Amino acid sequence: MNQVAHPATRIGTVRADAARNLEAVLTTGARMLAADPGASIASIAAEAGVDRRTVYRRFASREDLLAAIYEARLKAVEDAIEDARLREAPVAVALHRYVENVIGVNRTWPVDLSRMLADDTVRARRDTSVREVDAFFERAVGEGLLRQDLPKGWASALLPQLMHLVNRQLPELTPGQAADVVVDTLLNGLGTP
Amino acid sequence: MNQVAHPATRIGTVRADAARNLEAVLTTGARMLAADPGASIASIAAEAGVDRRTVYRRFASREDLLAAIYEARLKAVEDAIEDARLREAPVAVALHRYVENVIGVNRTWPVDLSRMLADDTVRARRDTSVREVDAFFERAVGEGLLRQDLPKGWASALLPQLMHLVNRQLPELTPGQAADVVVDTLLNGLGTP
DNA sequence: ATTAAGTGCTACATTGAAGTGACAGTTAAA
DNA sequence: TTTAACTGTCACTTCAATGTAGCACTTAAT
Repeated sequence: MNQVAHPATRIGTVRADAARNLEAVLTTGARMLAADPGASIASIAAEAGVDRRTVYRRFASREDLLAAIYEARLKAVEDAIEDARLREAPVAVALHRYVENVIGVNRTWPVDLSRMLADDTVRARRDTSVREVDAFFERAVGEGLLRQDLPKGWASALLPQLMHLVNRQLPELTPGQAADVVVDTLLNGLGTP
Repeated sequence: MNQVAHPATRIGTVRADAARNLEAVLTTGARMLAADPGASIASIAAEAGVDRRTVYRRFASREDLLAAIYEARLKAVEDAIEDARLREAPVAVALHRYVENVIGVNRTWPVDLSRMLADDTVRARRDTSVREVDAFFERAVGEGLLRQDLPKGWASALLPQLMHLVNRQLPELTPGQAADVVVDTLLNGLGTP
């Protein structure tokens, strides 16, 4: 793992593409930080096939790299919400589409936002997304899709866990199939009818 | 937070009880490490009202402290399983009792075991508990409590998440009430019947 | 061919946490 | 009262990770 790179190895991979390197650092960083929040810049850089120094050329500090990763996830979630049309589409349709979208987001950006809530801008954007989903759940209750005798916040707390769990437990499923499992579990549970 | 302790402050709290200090370090450590796996020994000691040096007198290293905490959780889970009589009691009864017990365990020892699976002894004990619960789920399917068209490992992966979630989301519930919510969600989901 | 952008590599300073040692003071038990 | 068990405090050492500097090299664009 910490083996010294052969001098000739780098030739050919150098400057493959600056943009590709940037993306590799971000996605690899997201994956490694999700597995171990204390992962070092050096280990992330190595895993991304990039020198540690290169990371510091793009990001002023570790904090900056984390911010960029969280930003990427935040944006992806916002896109997922918008695409699902949570306010207009039929609740059953919107739910499935939202779940499928976020499952995809979780595969590329599995990082946990909760550790980044110190930043006010991040918190505000995150709260906006949360409110959007909460409003959708209210509509789902109103239209009879969800029970109304649920503890406050229970549904909106459970769903993210299910979406995270399905990626960890059933990674071989397509996002669509994974969404089937999540929605079925959310609505019907695992008990016999 | 890092304020210098007043000389007179320690008088009266010193040597209240060695055993109490030990327990405080363990439970406080469990709580803080669950919130932030990178929490320093110094911060844990401070939160537990104990000097950093005292921690090192009980535990040879940080690794040792973690091992003690994981050991405590492991033991508590094993007790929870035994108390629930997963092999003999009626499935519905055993499930509820197991859930209620583990919810209690999670409140005192919320640490995530998955980061400690390097140790072979820990892994073996943990696997034994997991197998016990898996066997129970098979029995539950056989007796018609759970559906049989579920993805492999889905139920046994979902239940721990639910038990963890209910503690984070509904901490004001008693363990019994929390177990009601978890079991109901597991079996029936959140959709209208 | 020349220039600009980007990268790898070696080396260095800084910082925070881990871990140890030694000493003084307190409390409970003898 | 004396002793043994703990604890707090100050003072280190060690180490890993962060963050910087400078140089040589490669590639794409002009």
